[in-house]
Amino acid sequence: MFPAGHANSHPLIRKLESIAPLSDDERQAIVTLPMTIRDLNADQDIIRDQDRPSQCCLIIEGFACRYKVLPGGKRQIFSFHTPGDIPDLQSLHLQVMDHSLGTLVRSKVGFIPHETVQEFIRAHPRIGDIFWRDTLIDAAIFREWVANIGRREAYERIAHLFCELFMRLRAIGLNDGNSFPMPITQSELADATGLSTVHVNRTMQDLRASGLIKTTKKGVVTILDWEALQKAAEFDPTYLHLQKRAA
Amino acid sequence: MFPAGHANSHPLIRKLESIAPLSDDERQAIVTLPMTIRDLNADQDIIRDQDRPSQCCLIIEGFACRYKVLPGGKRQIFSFHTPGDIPDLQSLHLQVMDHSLGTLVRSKVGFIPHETVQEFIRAHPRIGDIFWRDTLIDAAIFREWVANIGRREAYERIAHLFCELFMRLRAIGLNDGNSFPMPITQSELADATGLSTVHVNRTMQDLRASGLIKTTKKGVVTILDWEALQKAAEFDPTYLHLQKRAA
DNA sequence: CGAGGCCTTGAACGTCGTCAAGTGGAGTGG
DNA sequence: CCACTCCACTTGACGACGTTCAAGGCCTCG
Repeated sequence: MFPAGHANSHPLIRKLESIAPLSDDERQAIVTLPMTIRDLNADQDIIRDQDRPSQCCLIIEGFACRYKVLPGGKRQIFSFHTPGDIPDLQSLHLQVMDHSLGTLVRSKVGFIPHETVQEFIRAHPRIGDIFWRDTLIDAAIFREWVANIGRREAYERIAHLFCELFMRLRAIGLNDGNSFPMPITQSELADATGLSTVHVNRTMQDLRASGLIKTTKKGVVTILDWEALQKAAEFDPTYLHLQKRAA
Repeated sequence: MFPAGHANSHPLIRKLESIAPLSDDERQAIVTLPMTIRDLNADQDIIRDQDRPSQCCLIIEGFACRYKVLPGGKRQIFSFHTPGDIPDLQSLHLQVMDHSLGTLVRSKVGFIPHETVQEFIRAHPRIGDIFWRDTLIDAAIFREWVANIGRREAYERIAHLFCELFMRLRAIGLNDGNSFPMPITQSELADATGLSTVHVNRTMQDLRASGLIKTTKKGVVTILDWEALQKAAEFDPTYLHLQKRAA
């Protein structure tokens, strides 16, 4: 889809450096972190609600999301995850999963036993802190989603999600100028924003008609007017707590 | 309002023991943790969006909430906090506040410098892990709120919030049978559930008419039919990750 | 060429928001 | 002790944003 980008950099390094600086030593440790790599198809569950995982998973390539299916059958997506993310880091400290994790597209995923992660943190306490920091940023993103779904209308709500994805993908170098990969169906978008598929469809048409974004067939979104999109979404990136990038 | 309950126990101890066991040693350390205690009136900000706090705050008595006011003037409440909570623990690792924290009623709050907390964690690494665990549970609660606001209707949504508050207050011993203090106005409830005040009002009337709950003037809620309330709310307490209480 | 996703469209309906007004209790001050 | 004010709660009417149901079009892939 997009060039894997800057091939000689480990996705976890790119991710962590987007939220905190790393030393050469720490980068070296990350590269040699042992993991079992697996290729997964689209729409496959990595972990399920109620599981008690004994390992963490690192997204190496692809896209994943956390979600839950409510008793009534409705689905809510909580977050989207990109290369470098460890979406189930929480399982280190919370035994039982309270939601599921699944792929959105064909993805490459690395599995690391909890024990290995614990040792790694003990050996590199600063990275342990960055892991904690990362889960805190996750929480900040959940809060922003609460506000987004609770207090913004469909148009602004979807615009906001686009802003967030763009900023996050750019932070790890997966953008291509103002374009970025977004292999997310409108039905998934609906489950993420608390809307119906039909309404997402109509709202996306509005966004396109306003000249804010453009979408191509293969799940690539281009932002045509970043200023206007941010304004429409009331987007303030503070909550992403991204590292200021060196000029 | 309610008896401070089991007076000889530190609120932080009660809280932490509701999510993980503590050793005598650790309990002792918590009791001697130095902090500056202050009494705050209702509706006072403890920390504000964009602040860069240098201390953490522990709720000792009272109720607080995290919230954000959106540019358009709408408000979203993200969580409610009760005695024993350290709602801004995240500020240890995230410099800038992306939301505010304020009291709901007259409260007693303890302030602890970041440096003191860091030392404390270094001296008692297991408590450091419990702190991390606590912030992960916060995140789980945010996720549940996303699902609640995104995929449940007003009736179930408010019922769910009642279930959550009851379980959490009971876990720290602040319930009185099926009654618990809930000094939250309907307007605050609206900001927490993404509804309008008017609609919260009508929905509460429905909940009362269905015989699920009862409210008394002074902010006390009584659950009349716990089974039915849970069912109406699709409430599953897994996400609170509470410690099983010894029989 | 057929099947299955995904996107799109139209129409009817419903939950919920907005506006506007009114009630009732708690605290204040004369 | 009685206005008076303030705030939380309540009610009614109306309209809007978004859902549901149902159907059709398009592209991809086997």
